[in-house]
Amino acid sequence: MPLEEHELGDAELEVLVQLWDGGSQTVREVMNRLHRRDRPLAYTTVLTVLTRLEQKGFVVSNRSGPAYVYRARVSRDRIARSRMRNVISSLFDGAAAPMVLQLMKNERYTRDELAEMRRLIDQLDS
Amino acid sequence: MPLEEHELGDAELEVLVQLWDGGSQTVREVMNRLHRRDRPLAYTTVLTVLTRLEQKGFVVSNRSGPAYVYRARVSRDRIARSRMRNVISSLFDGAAAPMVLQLMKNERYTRDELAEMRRLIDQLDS
DNA sequence: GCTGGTCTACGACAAGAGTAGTAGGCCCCG
DNA sequence: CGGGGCCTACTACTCTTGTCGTAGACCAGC
Repeated sequence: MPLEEHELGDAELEVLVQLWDGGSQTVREVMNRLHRRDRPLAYTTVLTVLTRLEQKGFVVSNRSGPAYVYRARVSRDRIARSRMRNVISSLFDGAAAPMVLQLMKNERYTRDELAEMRRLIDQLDS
Repeated sequence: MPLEEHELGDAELEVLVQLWDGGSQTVREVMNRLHRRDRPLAYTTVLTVLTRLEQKGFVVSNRSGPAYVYRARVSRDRIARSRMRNVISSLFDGAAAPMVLQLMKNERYTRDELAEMRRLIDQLDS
């Protein structure tokens, strides 16, 4: 986890996502993934972002062969949770339920997804 | 709605929240509300933030009496939705359901809240 | 009519984040 | 052995955002 209270910028998060999705990678591999996702960034830009992520404690690197390999040090769930909490506290007065409700109303779900939610609710209810 | 694709910073959102919660207000009133919420900001800071919010199209002002009165021009729901979508697309691959599920797992809910969710799900299911 | 308080307009400044160029080291291939 | 690539370290520049200070206009009361 990040030692200090550092924030993640949008570009930083995008890079982090590549590490979650593709596992440990070198700068070049991350860059290639981003290119494939229509996000062309210069090699050095990716390097800079990864360096900053490491300074902030979100990733670690270790030299292996010719280049450093970077690995995420925080889980996607953790970041997701913190982002959601942020929305809850800034826009829903700290109450999670209203956010869930609005989220259910605003977006579309398949029957299966609804069924899964129902199942989870039943489980939480006991 | 914001004409261009402008973003809202944290401080800007906090100010906007005061307008949603307290209705149209002058700079001083917004400042006072923030002070009461343990968020002491200089008068001119609040003024600056409101000015920027107006430039971005999130609020409008009209002179009434000695000072300008500011009014929110976007709804809280709209901003909330956009924030949630942002989390969905950056962290949940664009799928809302997983976010709902994680949100249900991560936070705690009262029986009543769970019941309300169930009701909404039933309604969405038809 | 001067003084004090209030209001807005501007200017400022630091920090953070996005993006990238350059320099210098290392290694492999021809 | 010399050239071309690839890698990292630095430096840099711009924008946005958070936070204020100062200056000048206005008004109300002493």
